[in-house]
Amino acid sequence: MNTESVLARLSALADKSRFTILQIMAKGAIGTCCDRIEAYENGCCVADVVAVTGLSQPTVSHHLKTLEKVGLVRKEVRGPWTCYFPNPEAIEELINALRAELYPSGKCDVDIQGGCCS
Amino acid sequence: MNTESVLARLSALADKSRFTILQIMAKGAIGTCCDRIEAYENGCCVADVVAVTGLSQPTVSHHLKTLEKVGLVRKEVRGPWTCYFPNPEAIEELINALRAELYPSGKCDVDIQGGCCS
DNA sequence: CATCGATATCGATGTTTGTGGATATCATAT
DNA sequence: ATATGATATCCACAAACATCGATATCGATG
Repeated sequence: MNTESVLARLSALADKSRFTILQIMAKGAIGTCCDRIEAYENGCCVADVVAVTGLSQPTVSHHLKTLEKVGLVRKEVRGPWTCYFPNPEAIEELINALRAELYPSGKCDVDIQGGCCS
Repeated sequence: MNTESVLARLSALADKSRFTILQIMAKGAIGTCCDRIEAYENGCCVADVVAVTGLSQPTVSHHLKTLEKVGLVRKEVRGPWTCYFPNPEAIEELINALRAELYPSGKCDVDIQGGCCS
C-alpha cells in the first residue's frame, strides 16, 4: 500500500458520516429494505443508510462512492437496488500500513534533505 | 476510546504534511539541529521539520499542535527548543478502536432508528 | 535589561469538501 | 413503451482547513 492510498483511506474514515455508515454496516444495525441482502452479508442499500443516518439521498450516494473509491466498501447492483458491503481487508491493510510507516525505529525510507544544520 | 477521539486522530493522520512529519519521526530521518535530543528518542524540534518538509515555520507549528492535541505526539520544552516525540501508543489505541468499531459481526451498539421499512 | 534565536499566535487567503435541491439515469414491472 | 421506484449526477453554497507573512512570546545569554 502506497502512502497515497493510505491517506485516501484515512480521509475517507475521518468523516463522521462515513464512519457511521461503516459502523452500522459492521454491526448489522440495518434492517434493510432491500429483499436481496442476507443478514449475514452486513450489507445495505442507499435508502437504508438514508433512513438510519437522516442524511439526504445525494449525500449518502456521495459518501458511499467515496468509500468505494478507496476500497472500504464493495458495490454490487442487485435488481433495482445498489448494495454496498463492508470490506474488512481494506481496514486490515490500512492497519498494517500504519504500523509499517509510523512505528519508530524502522529503516528510513523517506527522502531526507538533511536537518536544518546540513 | 470514544468515536470522537477516533475521528480526531484519523483527521490528524489524513493530512499529507502531518503524515510525513510522523513518518520522518518514526524513521529517525531527521539529523536534528537540537543538541538535546538523543537519536534513540526519535524526536525533533520545529526547525528540523521545517528543513525537511519545506513547509513554513507557522505551518509546522500548527501541524505539531494538531498532532499533540490528539495525542499522536508528545511535547517537551528543552532549553530554547520545543521538542516533539512520537507516541506509538496512540496509534495502537486507534488500531484497536478501528477493529472494535468497524469489523463486521460485533454486537450492535449504534442507535438504530430502524431501516427504511420500520 | 537588552538582544537574539526558536517557537507560538494572529490574520488573511485560497482550496477542499460536506451538504442537499433539482434533475438525469437505470432497472423493473405492467 | 410507459411508468415507477432507486440511485447517480449536477450545481450551488457554506463551513472547515491548510498555508504563510507578520508579529508576539518565550528562553537563554551577555
